[in-house]
Amino acid sequence: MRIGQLAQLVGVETQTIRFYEQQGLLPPPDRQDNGYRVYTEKHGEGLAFIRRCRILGLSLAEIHELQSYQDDPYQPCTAVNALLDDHISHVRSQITALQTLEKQLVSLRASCNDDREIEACGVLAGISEGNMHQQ
Amino acid sequence: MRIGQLAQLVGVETQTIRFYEQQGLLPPPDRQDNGYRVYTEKHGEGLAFIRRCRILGLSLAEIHELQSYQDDPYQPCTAVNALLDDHISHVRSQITALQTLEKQLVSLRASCNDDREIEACGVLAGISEGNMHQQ
DNA sequence: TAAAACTATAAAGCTACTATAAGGTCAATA
DNA sequence: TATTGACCTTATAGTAGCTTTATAGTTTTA
Repeated sequence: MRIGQLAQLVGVETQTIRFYEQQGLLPPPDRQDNGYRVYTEKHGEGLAFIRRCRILGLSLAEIHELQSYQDDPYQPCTAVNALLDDHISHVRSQITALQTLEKQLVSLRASCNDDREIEACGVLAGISEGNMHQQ
Repeated sequence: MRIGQLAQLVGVETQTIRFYEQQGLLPPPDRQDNGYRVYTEKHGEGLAFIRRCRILGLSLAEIHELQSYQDDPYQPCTAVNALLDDHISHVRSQITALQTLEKQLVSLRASCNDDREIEACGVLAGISEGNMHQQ
């Protein structure tokens, strides 16, 4: 399988595949005589794994960590679970931060309407005065 | 006021101030004979405005837009309100995306415990098999 | 006087790609 | 056969919003 086929199979751009190889997330494949990369099903599985991790919001460094665990199949998987727990708490703190932010934005927005001039704009005044009373 | 004092006043690093100047968000201040930047209170207010916008999650481009409105005080402020409305809906969609993600992560985490070996790890299996059933 | 603390510029690094440039390879067509 | 088009190669730059590093000049302090 050449790079374009693999890309289409997994739904990624070819540059992304080369990028993952360069970052050490995908093993360098064999090459044809003309230098073209030749991929196997294994590569397809590896690439799909990476993409699913990315969809779950894991960083490339975290994916690299998971891969290193996979290379050691008889170790306990506590580290994998810990990595996921960390990621979950990270996502949760992002959510609460954004919810706080949303409240601030909505209250700021409520301080103005469209019938004013810039000079009297409640939104701009609110930002300028800095009454954002955050924690 | 020199750059270090301004930085301490607003709670930013000096490089950040130079960066904002370079990006056209802060007007270039006067210079001493030795080349040192000299700031006024106006600069302090401008910098504080930028920081509050950043805390509200606005991009530098959006801040630039707000500044251009401020330079035109007798225009109606509909554009300001529209910018904020856009930003609010952006934040909201981020929140719902993260909430969906959290559910996926929690259910993935529930598929494993710490008493297994990597080989039997429910988390890794879950990612590999790709049963992430997202829309 | 010499070190510490401050300032200056320019350039690279960070994340996870995406885009662009310049070129080599291959199969099919005119 | 020449050439077109689709594919492949590498290398480099761009994205956002800074942060870090390098190198050097200036001011303050001990």
